[in-house]
Amino acid sequence: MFLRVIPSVRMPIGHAFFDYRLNEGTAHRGDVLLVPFRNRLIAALVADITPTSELEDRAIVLTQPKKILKLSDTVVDLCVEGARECFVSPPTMLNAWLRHVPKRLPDYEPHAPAKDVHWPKDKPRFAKHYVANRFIDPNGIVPTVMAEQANGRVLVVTPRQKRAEHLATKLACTALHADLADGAAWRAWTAFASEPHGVLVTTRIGAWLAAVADIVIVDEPENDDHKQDELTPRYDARRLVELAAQINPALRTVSVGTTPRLVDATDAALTPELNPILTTVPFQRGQWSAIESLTQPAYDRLAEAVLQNRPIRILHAITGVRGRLRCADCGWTLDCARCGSGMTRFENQARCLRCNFTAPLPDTCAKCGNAELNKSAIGTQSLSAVLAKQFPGADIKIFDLSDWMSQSVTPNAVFVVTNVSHIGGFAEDVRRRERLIIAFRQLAAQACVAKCDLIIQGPEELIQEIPSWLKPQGLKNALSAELADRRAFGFPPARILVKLIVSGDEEKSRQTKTQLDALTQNNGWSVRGPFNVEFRPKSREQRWIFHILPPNQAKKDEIVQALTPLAALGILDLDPIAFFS
DNA sequence: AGCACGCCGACT
DNA sequence: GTCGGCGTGCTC
Repeated sequence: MFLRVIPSVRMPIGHAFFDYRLNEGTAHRGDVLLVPFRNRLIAALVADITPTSELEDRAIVLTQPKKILKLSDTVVDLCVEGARECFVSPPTMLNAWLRHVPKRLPDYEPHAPAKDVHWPKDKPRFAKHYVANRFIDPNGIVPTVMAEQANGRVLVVTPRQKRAEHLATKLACTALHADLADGAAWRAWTAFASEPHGVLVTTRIGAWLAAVADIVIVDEPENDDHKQDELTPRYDARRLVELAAQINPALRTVSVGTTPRLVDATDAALTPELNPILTTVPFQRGQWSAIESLTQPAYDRLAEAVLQNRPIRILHAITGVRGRLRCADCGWTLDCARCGSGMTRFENQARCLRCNFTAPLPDTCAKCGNAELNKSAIGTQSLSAVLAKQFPGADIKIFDLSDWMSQSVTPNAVFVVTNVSHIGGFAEDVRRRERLIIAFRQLAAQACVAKCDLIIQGPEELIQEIPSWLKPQGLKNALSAELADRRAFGFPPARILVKLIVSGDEEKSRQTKTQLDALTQNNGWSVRGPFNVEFRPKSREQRWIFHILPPNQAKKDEIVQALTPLAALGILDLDPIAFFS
């Protein structure tokens, strides 16, 4: 008999299964074996067992192949289906999942028993919990895991490494993420797959383990973090979980979030009202204090907090000493020699925050020779120094956006946001508003839990609107308006949009355009682009983005089928989260 | 003869 | 996608 396997190896799309003749020994669908492939032994997932093979003459004979894992049918199906939607070959998908198989395997025999789990009848198969605190609210992750442990294997999928570590500590279980050493990672997930009960917290790299789990809890990040952008296969962790649930009808999923996705704008009615202690301060003439970037009302609250010995936290989205190096006289700015974007001033150097290139600080303006290059917004470093001088000994910390991502809010702090319009990030695309809403709600949710005073500064129009985002109806209005906007401009999630990334020069982009036009003529499909990807390091090849728009009524399946031949042109992304870069 | 390089096709 | 085989052409 023959084993039809998916080898764990990177391979172009179009290849899927390889046949081996099983001479001696047994194997089952879902087993992972070591098989000879080229001149090496590699892991391979048994996808089928057949009496005959079309490639009989080429099939290598296996005698008692070494079995290293016993996984489930669902793993096989998820691998094939996931690969299809990501426009990669199943071997490439499997290789991304298994990563490196350790040379010395653990001495226990990993075994994912086929279980006939019937989920509790009093619980829905797909639950969504909207909560202020995604960890500890009664419907949050920790209580949900505690309640579900008895029902089988519980997989928690969470966006960031730090979060995974933190959650794993709280739950007294293991965290799986990319920084775990190969051996440790292998032990972590095989141990999870081997026991009928247990909890594993994972970042997106372990999302495929939904195929061996009984309950998956998705920590909804409410931004793009479940999706990687640079690597292939570029899969969305949430989509893998969804697929696994389609394939395995015994799988239950629980999503825990604070803000609904745009497509679920009506769910806003189910969100809890967030009631932080909130003071809003619009930017107005004559309102500024002696400290750059702080209004007088905010400054007064800080001074008061210092007297009360309260911790002070400031979210200021501009990194470094100054946001830019800009000449006070002529407006010249120092631009990155490698990628062309403006450079940020740090203590002893200038650094490009886009490509991380550094340069020495210039003494004078390259254009007019003036020595004052400080005509731009103050950065966290100098703001920090100014405040330390003003309030010596006070507990003051300043965060930029990336600091804030990895911090939890200090209890009882007075928390100031210097400009709320910056907290969603600086990406200039259609997602700006959505990201701002999400970021503001996260901050408000954290402030509720930590009993902080929030002081939010910003442009007047925005300042008037933001409190409404904390209430179900206001949030629903904001998300619905955002969705309507996307509909008007033909952007996701209102419309399916597929991204194609092509590397090469302008000539290559023109050729690709011609090919795409030929394929999309008169059949309801359309193409936008090419859009040049700006700010690439000079050492790297140019990239071009195409937007491919299927007809409105097209089904996902038809779309995948129609696009598969295009996979040869570049990297296809079915669910892009960033539309241009 | 020995070796570096690049292209092409197979991988079961 | 990646590796190895093979042809080419240069050097000792």
